[in-house]
Order: sequence, then structure tokens, then C-alpha cells
Amino acid sequence: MTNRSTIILPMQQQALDTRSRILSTARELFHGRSYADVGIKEICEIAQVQKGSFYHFFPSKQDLAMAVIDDMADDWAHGFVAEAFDRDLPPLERLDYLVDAAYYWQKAAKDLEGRMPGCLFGNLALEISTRDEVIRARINAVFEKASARFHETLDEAMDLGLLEPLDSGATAQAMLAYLEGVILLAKSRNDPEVVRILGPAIKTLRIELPATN
Amino acid sequence: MTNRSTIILPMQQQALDTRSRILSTARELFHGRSYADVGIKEICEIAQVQKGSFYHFFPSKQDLAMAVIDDMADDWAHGFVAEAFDRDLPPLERLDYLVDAAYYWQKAAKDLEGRMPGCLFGNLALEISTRDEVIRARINAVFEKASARFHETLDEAMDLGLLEPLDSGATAQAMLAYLEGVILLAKSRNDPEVVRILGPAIKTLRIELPATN
DNA sequence: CCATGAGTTGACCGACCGGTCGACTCACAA
DNA sequence: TTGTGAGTCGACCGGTCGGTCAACTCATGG
Repeated sequence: MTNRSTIILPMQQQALDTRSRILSTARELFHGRSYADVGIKEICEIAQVQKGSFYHFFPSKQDLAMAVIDDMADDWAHGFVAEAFDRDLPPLERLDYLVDAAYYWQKAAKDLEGRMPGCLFGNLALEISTRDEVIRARINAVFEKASARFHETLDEAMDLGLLEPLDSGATAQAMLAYLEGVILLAKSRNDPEVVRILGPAIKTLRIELPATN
Repeated sequence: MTNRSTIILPMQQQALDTRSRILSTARELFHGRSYADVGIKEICEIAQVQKGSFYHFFPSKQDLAMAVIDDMADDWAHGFVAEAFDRDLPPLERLDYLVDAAYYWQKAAKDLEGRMPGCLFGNLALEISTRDEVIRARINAVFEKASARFHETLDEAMDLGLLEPLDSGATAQAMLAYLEGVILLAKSRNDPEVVRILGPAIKTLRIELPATN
């Protein structure tokens, strides 16, 4: 366990208030490394906040994690996920857009830091969900929401006759799982290209409607 | 971060030698919780080994992690993965067998401990691969091997005419990614049924051969 | 003019971390 | 009988962990 990040203080952060500085620093560190590996002291140093101030805003590290999850989920929902699931795009193209966005994001991160951070939610889910029920539930809720966006998209594609009838709810979950899996594999290879190559196959996933007899 | 496991010493371990006791205890704890969360002290207590003895066999926690990965990969290769990829089984049935095995394993673990441990390799990959290049490479090698089994299976299915021609190498990776993703999602829901429901769709994944013109 | 309270500061806490080490046991070979 | 070395033992190390706290600043409103 060597070389910590050498980033000291992103300029942009100078303007933010204390709470936001803590939040965005924690998010960056948790995403780039892991929850357990990042200590409050380090977060405070990078965010240029004193320990006492930290605990003024967040009662515990667990609460910080929850806030980070909410913050990231929010950015997601209003950021590239919103763009990808743009209702003006043909439904099936949204999937390609999403994969593209994931690829470019991971690639940018790797070019910048040398390693693929993967998906914050996936990372936290595997690291923490066996140990902290509250955090697990929170992450799960984020996945449920993401899955719902897939679900809408598939239903719309079916309505437009672009897709043979299938179990859109289950298939939506399968697609989310696949996306997470692809990012996991890419991270373990430390190679974003995996996302670009495997990603598009997300459109081939199908779970049939339960037989109605 | 509360309630540790209450398992104290599985009977079977009484018979094992010191090194094996450390190894199997560490494996269980790393799998059930996480790498960072499990300390050497705790491993020693459960394995009934003194700290000094531990460091007689493993130079560091990192070395222990490597040994655990190798040990688990070995058990895998000779255990249910070997069964699933049994050459006597029709190729495409092997995939169902694999999904079934994953489901029952996760379900058994959850019934026993109350939570889904997920895949040890996936867990470690997301937790450690951004921080420890050596461990990352080791895990990646395990994934490469697993991917190769899928690859063989797909080639065999194509040879038998059970499958339209496709890019079997890429599709094999996609299937592995999907399996990991499904387990990730199931873990974040703490519900093994996710594996049973989403798993079989692994057979629908397809990556076409690159156009040859 | 002062009271209030949100926000800041940094010293401090006990617990725990991974890891070290010198003393010890004991089976076995010379 | 004695030397050797693999394995055992547990006290100990410096450092870090998440978290506490009393003292402080300072803008605001009465």
C-alpha cells in the first residue's frame, strides 16, 4: 500500500464553503481509493479543514459516506445520466450514449491519475455492504433508480416497436448489472478500453417475459 | 461498522497446520467482510495462532492477500468451476450450471451468515486494485483464466453449430463481466435471488465478429 | 452594547493498526 | 550429548485511526 495521491488542493475548491470542500474531497478520495483506506485526517488536510470543523458538519465517517453517496447520485442524475437518458434521443441510442459516457469518464480519470477508479457505487457496494446495512441500503436505492431509467428506456423502445417484447424490468436490471460488471473487469485490468469493447453488447441482453399460461 | 462475525473456530480447522489455518481463516474473513476491515490480530485469534507465528509464514498482509487469492483460485479451478465447465456437458448448459452454482453458493452463504459475500475476486478487485498494483495483477490473472474457460466453451458451441458465429473472445469476457455484475447487484440488494433471475440471461450476450472487409 | 450561536481551532484520547524481536520449545541429526 | 533450525510465543513499537472537547472568533439581531 504505497503512493498516495499527490493532489493537494484543486483550485476550484478555494471558493467552496467548508462543508462542500469536505464533501467533494471525500468523494474524490473515496472514489479513487476506497472507503476504509481514506482517513478523516487526510480528507481534512486536502480540504484544508480542521478536524473539529469536520465533526461540526458530519457526526461520523459513516454520515460522510452517506452524504457522499447522495451528492454523487445527485450529480449523476443531473449530469451525464440525464444526458444519456435524454428523451429526445431514440431509446436504444441512449444505451450507446451511456456506454460512451462511461468510457470517456473512466479514460479521462485514468489519463489523469494513472488508474481506473471504476464506479463509486459499485466500489462502495462491494466494500461496505456486508458491514454497514444503512450504507448498503442507500447504495441499493441508487441502483434502483438507475435501473428505473433503463426500464423506462426499454418500455419506450418496445412501444416504438424497436424491440421485441421482453421482460423490461428484469432486462433493465440485467443491463445495469452488465454495465457494473464491465466497469469492474476494466478496473481489474486497469484498462478503460474494456468498457469501449464490451460495453455495446449491453443491447444484446434479453430476459423473456414470463410465460403466460 | 458494527457486529463482527461470531464464528470462533470451525471444528475442521483444529486438524490443519498453522499456515493452513491462517490461510483459510483469512480467506473466510476477507470474503465475508473486506481486506482493509480484517486485521491480522483478528485472523490470528480465530485461527488460534500467535502474531509471531503469523509473520513466520507470511512476510506481510499483502503476501497473505496474494496467498489467499492463489488458494481461492485453486479451489475454484478444481471445484465448482471445473464441474461447471465439464467437457461432458453440452457447452451452453455449462453456463446454466455455472449460474446455478453461483446462486446456490451465495444463497448458502447468506442463509448461514445473513449477508451475501459476493465474489472474493470481484470484491478485492474493486477494493484494492487502485492501490496495490501487484495484487491487482494477480486478480486480473484469475479473471483471464476464467475468461479463457468461457472462451473454450463458446468455441465448442460454435463448432457444434449451437451458436451463430460471434467474437468468442470478446463475448467470453462480456459473460464474465455480466456474472460479476449480477453478483455485485445481488450483493448490494443482499438478495441471492437476483443471481437466479438475472443470471440465465448470460446466454443472450453477443459480440459480433469484427467486419472482415 | 451585549448575548447568541454557527463555525473554527488544534490539542488530546483510547483503541487499534501492521509489524518487530528476543526468548523459548522441541524434534532431529551429528 | 549437544548443536541446529523450524516453529511458537507474546510483549512491545511507532504510527494512525475515528472521535472529543474546551476555548476561541465573529457576524448577526435585540
